[in-house]
Amino acid sequence: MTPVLRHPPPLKQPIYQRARAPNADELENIPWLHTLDAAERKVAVADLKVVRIATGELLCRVGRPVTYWFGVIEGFLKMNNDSDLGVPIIFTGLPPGGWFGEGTVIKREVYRYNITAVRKSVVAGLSVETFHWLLDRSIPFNRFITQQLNERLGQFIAAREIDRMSDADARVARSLAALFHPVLYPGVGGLLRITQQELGYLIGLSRQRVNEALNALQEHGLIGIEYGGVRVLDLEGLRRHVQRG
DNA sequence: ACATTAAATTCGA
DNA sequence: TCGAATTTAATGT
Repeated sequence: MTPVLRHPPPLKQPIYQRARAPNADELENIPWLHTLDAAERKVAVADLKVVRIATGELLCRVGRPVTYWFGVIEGFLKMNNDSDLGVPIIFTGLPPGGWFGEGTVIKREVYRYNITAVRKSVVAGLSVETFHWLLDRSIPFNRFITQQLNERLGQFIAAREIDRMSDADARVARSLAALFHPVLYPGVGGLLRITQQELGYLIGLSRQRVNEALNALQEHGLIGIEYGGVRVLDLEGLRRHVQRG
């Protein structure tokens, strides 16, 4: 039976044409902004652009020149680098508060990842010029970036470990812990808005198996399952959760 | 795969 | 603009 294809997505206005200035609420959700002094913040705010991204829409593609440093304000994005080889090599979720691409922005290279919205999201962008301007003068900003890079390194190492684990419950637990990482993703705060379907996609398990694993983790009192999301009750416990009882 | 339930959207005043 | 009705999405098994 030939699969029924969904309608092709309507031709979208390019993302940069849909960008607008951020509102106060959105600025609230940009963690590094609060570390800047008044003058720097003014420059940053003037440069920041915000755009709504529909589910499945591509924010940036491998190989395109870098124009912005991006951060998630709302929603959920995924990052992968599977453009030319069939298998995704790294596959990370980006919850609100997560900023990414600093590595490539610093080197003024081309993007090395595809970033797509797992559901409709609001994304902020800071231009490369302003990024470097801040990098050249603000120590708190540099501190944020350094921390970001360091944490990302830890994420990559953790991702390799998770990939090697055979126990599905443990994989789900560790992946949740990674998504909740408070330093890298300060915006999540207790409740992770992600469906079990999305988690399955992210972790590489069926939705059914994710559901089982989540229920097991709930039994252990590590998380609470909610409609359309997961509440993390014991982040340390999740991180340490290695095998089923 | 299917049944159940929550949320989002539509519609009529 | 309110809320009931309908549709869509998420969950649990």
